[in-house]
Parts: sequence; C-alpha cells; structure tokens
Amino acid sequence: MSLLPTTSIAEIAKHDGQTVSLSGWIYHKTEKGKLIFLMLRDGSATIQCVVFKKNVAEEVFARAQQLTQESSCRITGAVRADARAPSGYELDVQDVEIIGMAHDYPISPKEHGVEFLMEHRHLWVRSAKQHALLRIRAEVIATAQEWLNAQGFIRYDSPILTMTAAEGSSNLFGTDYFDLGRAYLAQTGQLYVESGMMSFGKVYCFGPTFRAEKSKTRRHLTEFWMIEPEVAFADHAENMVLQENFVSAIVLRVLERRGADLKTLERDTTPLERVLAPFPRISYDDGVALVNAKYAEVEGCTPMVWGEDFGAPHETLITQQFDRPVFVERYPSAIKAFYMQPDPQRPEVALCADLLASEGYGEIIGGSQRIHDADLLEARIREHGLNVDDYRWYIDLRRYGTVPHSGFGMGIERVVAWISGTHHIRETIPFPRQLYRIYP
RNA sequence: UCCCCGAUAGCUCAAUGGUAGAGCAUCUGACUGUUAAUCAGAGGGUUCGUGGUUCGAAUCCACGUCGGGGAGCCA
Repeated sequence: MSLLPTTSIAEIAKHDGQTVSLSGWIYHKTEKGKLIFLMLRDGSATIQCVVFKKNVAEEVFARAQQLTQESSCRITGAVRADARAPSGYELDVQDVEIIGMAHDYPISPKEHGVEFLMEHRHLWVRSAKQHALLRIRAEVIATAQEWLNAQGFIRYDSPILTMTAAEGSSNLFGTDYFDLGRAYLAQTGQLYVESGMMSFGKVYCFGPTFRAEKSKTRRHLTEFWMIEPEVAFADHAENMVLQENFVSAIVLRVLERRGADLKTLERDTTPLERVLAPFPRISYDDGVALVNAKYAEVEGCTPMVWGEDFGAPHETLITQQFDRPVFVERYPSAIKAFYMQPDPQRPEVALCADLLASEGYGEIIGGSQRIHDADLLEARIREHGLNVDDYRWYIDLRRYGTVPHSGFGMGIERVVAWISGTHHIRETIPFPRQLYRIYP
C-alpha cells in the first residue's frame, strides 16, 4: 500500500468532513489519559490529530501512545473544523501506522544554544522558524530567476573551479588541478558572465561563491550564493534602475506569498512594504560628509577621511537616514575592483554603487559599469599587480566588438536575512560554512 | 589576524575557596480538550583538557582545545 498522503496538510480545509490519510512526522505529543493529541507535520503545515481511546481499536491507541517527537507515521482520520485546534482544523483519528520511530530526538521545544543547534543543523531545519526561513530563501531564489527570465535574461552559469583570483585581493580556497597546477574556488562569476553578455545581451549567473577570508561576523559565510546579472549597453544609472526594480519585486513577492512565514518569524513587515523603487542615491563624497557630521550619533562610529571605505557602523549611520534601501555610488577607484569604469568627469572615482539594506543589514548588492576599453583594462590589471596573461580572454572581450556594459552581484543570504529579519546570516542557508564550522 | 566573553546532567543554566543543584528532556504512574499541559515519583555528573596555588578548587593562576560576540575584509 502506498504511503503517499491523500492530501497535504496545507490543503486540509478542502477536505473538511472527509476521511483522509496524512503522512509526516510527529512535531509534538500531549497525552491526557484516554485522549492523545498528536501534532503532525508534513512539510507543508501542521495539524492537530486527536486520538480518543473509545473511538479506536486498542492497538491503534497503543501505537499512538508509543509515538515520540519526530517519529514518522501515517495517520488516517476525519477532517473537522474545531476552534480549539491551533490551525482551525483537526483530524479525528481512526488509524495510526508507524513508519519510523525516533528515539531521544535531541531538539526539544525548549530553548537551545547556538553551538548545539548548529551541531544539529541537519535536524534543526525541521523546526518551525528554520522551516519558515528556508521557505523564504526558496521564494527569493525562485523570484529572482523568474523576474530576470521575464525581462529577457538568459541564465549563463559560470565555472566554480577557476585559474585565478577575479578580484585579486581576497583570499581564495585552492585545490590541486591535475597537472595544471592550482585551481581556486570562484569568488565571483562576473568575469565569465561578461562573456555571456556579449553573446546574449542580458545574462545572469547564479551559484555558490567562496571567500577564504577569516571574517567572523553575523554577515559573513565562507560559502554563499550570489546572483549576478550583466547587461550589454547599460550604463551606471541604468544599472541602478535595474537593481531597484529587481529588489523591490523580490520583496513584494515574499510579502505576497510568504506572509505566514514572515508571521512565524515575527517579522514586522511595515519596513518591507516601503521597499518600492526608486531608492535614494547618495554619493560616496556625501556619505563621507554625512558620517563626519553625524558619527557621534552611532555607537562605535568614527570620523573618516576621503579615500577610506565605510565600516559597518558607517553603513548603519547612512542607512538610518532613509526608509528604504539606499545606493552609495561613485567610490574612489583605489578601493574598488580593477574592472570598474572610471567616471569621465572625475577619473578618481568609479561608476559603481553598493546597495545598502535598511535596518542595519548592510550591503546586499555591489555593482558597477565595467571598463569596456581594452587598453585601459589592461593598464588597470597591471596597476593591480595582476598577471595580464591570466586575463587575456577577459581583455579579448573588449577587442572584438566591445560595448559599454554594467552588472551587479546580489548576495542571497544577506537578502534573505534582511527580508526575514534574521539576526545572523548563518540561519538563511541550510548548511552554513563558517570560519569555525564545516560540520554537518 | 586582533579585542572581549564563555565551557557544570541529554538541553538551558545556578552553585560568593568548604557535601554537585534547579527547570526542561527521559523513564514510571494519574488524567477525555492539550496548545512549551498539569500533578506525583525515579534514574542521570571525568564540572572541556593538562599542569600549578591551597588543608581543601566547578570556583584562583598558566597553557591548550572548542565555541560565542565584535573589528578588519566583503555580498
């Protein structure tokens, strides 16, 4: 006999009055003498199942008694609306079939510490909040791709094993690659996406990226997922318009479809409802001036001189001035990647922008117009102390029908953390990879 | 890499240099409306490791291990 359920618990209302079979896991059990309450979870939702001793066979009641937290089972009963049930519906149980018993499930409904939960991440994902969070992640990823596809973008995947450091400065994870020497895990797919842009016009890559930096904060992972669109003929200003439309579409979709999950997470959605394009823009220069005028208002914030990058407290101060995400544009070229197009009016700054999320979640997008002149690009590669031969193919893109173009990279986990109101980025991915954690 | 903090029962934590404790979880019993049920009872300890100070160390000191928070760097 099939173990497949008659219906998912999420659709239980459609079966009011009918007898159904549900398959899932016991989320919680309360025994009250001749009455047992089983909370059954099937991944779509949970439902209270009520077992009355006088209504079922003796062995059925005995099996219900035997069930423990997270044991898997198939429960058959009649669906009925009941105000006393947490979801409004409950199952009047007729039969219980045990599929797999769970003994001493480690995660109880009580509180646990971070270390313990991370050590049991493979089980923690069954908990209500983690479940809601990962559903939101899936919605963000699906929407991001659907939106870009609808705009005429082609998904164009970049390699994960690469020969060189794309942006030079960061530390990379390395591995031996047969007789060809060292290979490195990609820290961005951008350079490769630029080749696709010249082929398809509008492309994006989406996949994991790797940074071996010893960052140890709530905003960092060593392995994170990034979506990187790239558009031919688009300039810096048009790039920002694309970004704000993209981000507001994602937020809107999560509000529309994952309201229940946001509620589970106790997320205040009013700041999210304000995330509508256009987003404010502030220049790097004005950002520095703002910091120097108001640094005393933020704890740990210090004055800065032109040419330095913003620290976490500086970003917080800037985002506090606005009610939605804010672009900080035209940073000094010296602190940005080699491939960014200089501002023709002010060559010391780059045509780039970081998008800072509100409520202190920090940078969620980094983007720029790219250098489209082969000679300038080659000069920049040399200035950064990089090996020109490694970038021959990348420079080639500018030798054969070059066009101005722009693109950006959006960090999925930071976006999910921001939208869901999650303090630490480690909960926004099933298995976070961190400086001091690779298990499980 | 730097600064700060922590490690005691399965979990979350208490114990002011003087007999190792509680709540939850587990097990046993009672209960026909529980929502983290309640009530009664039971079992459960290399106090992270090594060394030191002391009549006596979970407690003080040194080193180590593991972890947490933050900085820098970034998405």
